[in-house]
Amino acid sequence: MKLYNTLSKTVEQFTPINPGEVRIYSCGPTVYNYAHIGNHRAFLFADFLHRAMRIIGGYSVKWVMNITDIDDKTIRDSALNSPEWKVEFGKQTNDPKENLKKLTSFYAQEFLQDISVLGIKKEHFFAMPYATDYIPQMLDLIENIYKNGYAYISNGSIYFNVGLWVSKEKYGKLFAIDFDNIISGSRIDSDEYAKEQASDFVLWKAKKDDEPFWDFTLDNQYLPGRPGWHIECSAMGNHILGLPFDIHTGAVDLRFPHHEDEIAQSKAGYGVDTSTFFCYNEFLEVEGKKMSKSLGNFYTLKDLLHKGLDPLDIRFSLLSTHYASVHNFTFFGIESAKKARLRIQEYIHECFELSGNDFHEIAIIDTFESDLKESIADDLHTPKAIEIVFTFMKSYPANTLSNIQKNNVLTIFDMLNQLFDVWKISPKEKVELAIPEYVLEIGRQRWEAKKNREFQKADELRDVLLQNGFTSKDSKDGFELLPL
RNA sequence: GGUCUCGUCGCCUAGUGGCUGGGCAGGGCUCUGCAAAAGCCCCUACAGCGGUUCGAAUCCGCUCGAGACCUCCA
Repeated sequence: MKLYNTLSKTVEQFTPINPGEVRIYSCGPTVYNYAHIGNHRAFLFADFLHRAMRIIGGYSVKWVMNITDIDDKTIRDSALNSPEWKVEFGKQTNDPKENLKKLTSFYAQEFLQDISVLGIKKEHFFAMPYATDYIPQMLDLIENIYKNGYAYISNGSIYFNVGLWVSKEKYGKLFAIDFDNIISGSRIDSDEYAKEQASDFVLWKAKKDDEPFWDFTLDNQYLPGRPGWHIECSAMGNHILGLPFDIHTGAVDLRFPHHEDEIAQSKAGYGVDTSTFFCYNEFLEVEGKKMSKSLGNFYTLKDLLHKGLDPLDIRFSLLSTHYASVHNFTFFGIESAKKARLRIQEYIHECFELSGNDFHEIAIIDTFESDLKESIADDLHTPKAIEIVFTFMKSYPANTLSNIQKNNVLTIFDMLNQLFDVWKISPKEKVELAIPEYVLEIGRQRWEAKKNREFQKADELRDVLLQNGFTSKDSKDGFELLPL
C-alpha cells in the first residue's frame, strides 16, 4: 500500500509499526447537530481507507473514531433556554452536564444511524470513544505537559506554551505556519480560532457560569473546567491505540491547528509522536459552490434521503472522486453514479448466469484483478479502479466468458465490493411483484391485440397500463410488466 | 487586500513528457408496428499566449478565469 503522507508531503510506501496490524485513528464528529454530507465524506474516506488496509493490504485493522461530546458548541447549544434545544432531546434540567448529555447523545445516535445507512459498519470499529468518558486520561496528559514545563496556568485555564515549544521542537509539521504572525503570549481560549495563527492554545478551560465542568487540581490549584478540543484526541488515541499509531485521518481543515496541536501535546506530555501517517480528505462542494446555509445547498444525509436519493448512490458518487480532490456534489452527478453503479450490478448478475462459453484466456482475469488491486494500493485511486472495471466489462461482456471465468470474475467483484460495498454479489432476484390480476389481464389483452396486429388497440391498452403504474417490456416471445 | 489550490470533450472524473482514459448526457444503428429495454457504434478535449523539448494536457513564464482559506464549518 502506498499513501500520501502529509508529514512528508509525498506518497510513501506504507509499513505498519506492528507487523501485520494497522492502527487508524479518525477524528469523528462533534455531536452538536446533524452531520452534513461534507462531514460524511470524511467518514467515508476513513471507512474506505480501513477497508483497503484489510482487503488490499491484508492487515488486521484497529480503527478508532472518536465522538466529541464536549466543546464550545455542544455547551452553547445545550445551555439552558438555548434556541437550539429540541423537544427530542428531552426536558432541560438545571444540571448543565445532564443537558449536555441529552443533546450529544441524541446527535450521536443520529450520527451512528447516518453512517450505518452509508455503509459504514459498526463491527468494523475497534472503538468509538466519547470524549467525556476519557476526562481522567486527559487530565493525566495535561499534568504531564505541565510537569514538563510546556503548560502554564492563567485565570483558571491551562495553556500550552507554543513559543517555548517552537524553540525545542518543530511546530508546523503538517501546515506551513507563518511564525512572523506569532504574537508572543497571545492565547486562544476558544475551540475556534484563526487557522494560520500560532498561538498558545488552551488545554483546559476554566469553568464559566452554568457550564458543565469537571474537578481538577493541578499544582495545588483547584481548576474546575473542561478539556480543550485538541487534548481529547491525544488522550483517547494514546489510551485506546497507544502512541504512535499508524494513520491519523480527518478532513483537510484539521491539519491546523487541531492535529498540529495534537502532535505538540502528545510529544510534550507523553514524549512520543502521534502517528506515522497523517491523511486528509479534501472538502466537498455542492453544484460547484461551497456548502453553506445561506446558499441553500447545505445538506444533511436526511435531506438527501428525503429527496429520494439512494444512499448507495451517494456512497458510490463520493468514492468516484479521489479523496484528496475536491468533490463536486451534484444531483446530476448522483444520477450519473446511479447509472454507472447499476451497469456494474447488471454485469455481476449476468456473471451468475451460466453460458458454457470458453473463449478468453484466464490471464485477462488475473490482469483485471492485479490492475484493480494496484489502483487501490496506489493511494486509494478509486476513480482509476472504476475505470478499470468499465474497461474490463466493455472488453469482456459477461456472455463471452466461460463459467470458470465468470466465477473468477465474481470473486474479484466480491473483493471489490468489500471496499465499495454498493453492489449485491448474488444472482438477480426474481422479483415476483404483486401485480394485480386485472393489470395482468390488461397486459395479456394488449399482447393478444399486438399479435393480431391491432396496434391501435394495443397502444390504448398500453396507456391503461401506464395509468395503473406499469409499463410493458416486449420481446419476441412475450412481455414483461414492470412498475414505473 | 493577504495566503493557497485549480482550470481536461455539453457535465463529472482519471491522467506529471510520447501510445485518441472512464462514466453520464447527446447522436446513429440493430431489434421493434411504434415504444420501452438491451446491445453495438460515434462524439478525439486538455483556458489563452509565449518558452523548454525531437515531442507537452503533462515542465517553465505571463495573462485570463474559477474556487478555497484568512470568521464557524469535515
